[in-house]
Amino acid sequence: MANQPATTHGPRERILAAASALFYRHGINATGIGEVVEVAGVSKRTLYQQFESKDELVAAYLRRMTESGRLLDRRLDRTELAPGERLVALFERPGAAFRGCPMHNASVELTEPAHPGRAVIHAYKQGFLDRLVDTARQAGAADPEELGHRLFVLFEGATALATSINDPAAFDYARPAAATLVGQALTAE
Amino acid sequence: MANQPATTHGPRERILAAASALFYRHGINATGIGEVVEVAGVSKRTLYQQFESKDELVAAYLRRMTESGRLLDRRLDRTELAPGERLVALFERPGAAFRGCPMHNASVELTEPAHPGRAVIHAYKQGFLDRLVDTARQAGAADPEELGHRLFVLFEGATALATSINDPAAFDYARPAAATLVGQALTAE
DNA sequence: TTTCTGCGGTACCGATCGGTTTCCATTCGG
DNA sequence: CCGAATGGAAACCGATCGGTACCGCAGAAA
Repeated sequence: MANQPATTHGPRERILAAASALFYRHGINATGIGEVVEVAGVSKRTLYQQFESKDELVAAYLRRMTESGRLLDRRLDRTELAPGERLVALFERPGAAFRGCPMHNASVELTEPAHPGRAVIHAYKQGFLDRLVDTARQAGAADPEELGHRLFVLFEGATALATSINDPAAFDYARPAAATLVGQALTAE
Repeated sequence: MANQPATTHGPRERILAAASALFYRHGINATGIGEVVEVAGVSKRTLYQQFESKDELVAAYLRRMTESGRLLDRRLDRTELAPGERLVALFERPGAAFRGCPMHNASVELTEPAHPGRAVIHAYKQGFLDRLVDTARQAGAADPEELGHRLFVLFEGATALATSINDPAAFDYARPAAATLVGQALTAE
C-alpha cells in the first residue's frame, strides 16, 4: 500500500525531476504548476498531495539540488587530487546546459524573505563555504578562512557571469585567478 | 504642447522611476503593471502609450540603469585615484539597499532568449569589461586583457554572493583578492 | 466661453495563475 | 468477485496577469 519507497520512480520523484528541470531552465516564477504536472505525467491532485504548495515544491527542489550531487561543488571531493589542486579544479568549465547556480538563481527570484526556500539556499552556501575553508586548511593555507572566502566569491562570480553573458568562458578566467590566490596563500608565511 | 522634454518629471520619467525601484527590489516577473502605475501615479493608458509592452518597459529600465550612473562601476571613474587603486576601490562595500547587479538579476529572470532586455544586458557587461581592461592597461598591467577579465569575474562574484547570502561582506573578501590579482599583474614582467 | 487634448480612474477583456474538487478507470488485497 | 484505495483527466474556483476601451476632468488655445 501507499507511498513508494521514494528510491524508485514513484510520482513524487517524477514530479521533483520535472520541476527541477523546468525551474532551472526557465526560472521558478516563470514555471507554472500546470507545466510541471504535464511534464511529470502526473495530475495536479497527485502533486498537491505530495507537496503542500508551490513554495514547498520549490523548497524541495532546492533541497534536492543540495543533496543529490549534481552541483559543481562535487569537484571538491576528488580525492585523487591534492587539496590545493582541488581548489583550482573546482573552476573547470561546466557542461553546455549550464545556467548558473540554482541556489543563487532562486535567491534572485524569491524576494519574499519568508519563503521556505531561503533557508535551504543559506544552508547550502554556508556548507559550501565550510568545505572550501576546510580544503584550504588541508592544503596548508596560511589563513584558510580568508582563502576559502576569497575562492567562494570567485566561484560565485564564475557561475554568475556565465549566466549573465551566457558563456562559460568566465571559468577560464577564474581558474588562473584561483591558482594565483591559492599560490599566494600557500607561500605566505 | 504635448510630450514633456523628458528631462523634467513628465509621466515617462515617473513611470521609469517607479518601475526601476519595483523591478530591482521585488524582481521583474514578480512586479505587475498594476503595481507600477499605482506607484507612478499614472494610468495604464499613459503607460502603454509611452511603452509598447511590459517587455519594452523592462528594456527601458535596463537602459536607464546603464546610462544614468547608479551602478557600482561608477567607481572606475574616480580620477583622483591611480588606475591600480581604482581597480581595488571598485570593491568597496555598496550601500544597505543593495540587492545585486540589476543586469545580472534580469538575466536570471528573463530566460526568453528573444527578450529585448537581453541585448541591453549584454552590451552593459561588455562595456564594463572594456573599461576594466582599459583601466588595467592604464595601470600598466602585463596582460591587461587577462587582469580585466579576472577582476570582472571577481566583481560579479561579490555582487552575486552579496545577493545569495544577503550580506555585503562578500565585498570585504573580494577587495583583498582583487589587490592580490592586481599586484601580481603589475609585478609580472 | 468653447473646443480640443492629455491624462487619471476604472471597468473590462481573455488568458493564466495556484489550488480544489469531482469523476472514473485501474489495481490489488481478501 | 468484490470493495477500497490510487491516481489521471478535467472541470472549476477566485485572483491576478498584460493589455484595451471608455468616461470625465483638467488646462491651454482660440
